[in-house]
Amino acid sequence: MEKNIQEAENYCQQNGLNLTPVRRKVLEILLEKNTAIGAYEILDLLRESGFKNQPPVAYRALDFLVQNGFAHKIEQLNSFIGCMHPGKDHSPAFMICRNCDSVSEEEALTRNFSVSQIASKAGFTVEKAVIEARGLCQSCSDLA
Amino acid sequence: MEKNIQEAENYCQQNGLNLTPVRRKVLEILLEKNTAIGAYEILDLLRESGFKNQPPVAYRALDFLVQNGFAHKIEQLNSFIGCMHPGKDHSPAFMICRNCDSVSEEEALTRNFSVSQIASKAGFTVEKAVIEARGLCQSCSDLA
DNA sequence: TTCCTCCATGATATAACATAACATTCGCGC
DNA sequence: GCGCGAATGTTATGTTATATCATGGAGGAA
Repeated sequence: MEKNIQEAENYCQQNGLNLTPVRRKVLEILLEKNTAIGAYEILDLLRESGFKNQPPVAYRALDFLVQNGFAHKIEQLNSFIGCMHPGKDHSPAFMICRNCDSVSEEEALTRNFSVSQIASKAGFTVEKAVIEARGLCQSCSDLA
Repeated sequence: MEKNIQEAENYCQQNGLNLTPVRRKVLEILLEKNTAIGAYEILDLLRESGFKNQPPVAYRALDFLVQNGFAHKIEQLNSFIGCMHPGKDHSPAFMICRNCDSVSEEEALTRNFSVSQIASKAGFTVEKAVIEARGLCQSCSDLA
């Protein structure tokens, strides 16, 4: 975990990114809990550590972390989780347990995988899958 | 579209479900727009048609529709879209265009598919994919 | 140095999304 | 008629997220 922070710091140095105190603290928070947590819970923890606690503080830090691959947003929970392999180009698939709220990040290879395959590899029983891609549709691509 | 409403009505009859006026109206709204719309926009449209317009009105109808496969929630947009093949057991994948906001529902077969395959079939260029499964993790299954 | 610019943060306010909780109505079987 | 359950009405509030403008601080150019 301390190791992850170190890696993040190195990665930022090498890429001209600024891992400021708030951003670093939010990353620590995310990695300590290893489950998904909401922005306002993060805000509380920030306050406990002496940071300012207005919503934008948390959201800005989270934006930075998500943007740069240090965290992911779990859309179904409106919450955030630290990334297990930052920097690397990857397409994550999350397994969210409805019973214990644990969230595990699996790698969804780009080609020929299925959610159920990923899940069964992780011993996870899927009840509902959300698959949403963002990008450009045919006609908007044509216009470009 | 009128056809879809008919089908919904039949399906409800056969399955002991109650497609009440509000629920029906919300389904109509969803099918007319064929893009994702938010609960509060639906609420406005309901008011225009003489329905009550407190939030619970829309959310309850949406719950019913989602629950019974007549609509889906698009998590990334906090909005809702009518389902193109209600009743049938299916696992949808949504392609959301960042330019024109169109949302298309594709079928994600349960086995051996990939988001990029589905996307390219639909002429869609994926920039970011969200894959989230809800269910039971290994240890919670073991306890059961 | 002085000034400018860029980036990050501080601070206030409000928007957007969603649900809790309790009251009321209505159809249906007894 | 009475009780019950399902749906709706109503009020209030909780939760998540962003817009906007002000402030501060590091680094470069004149």
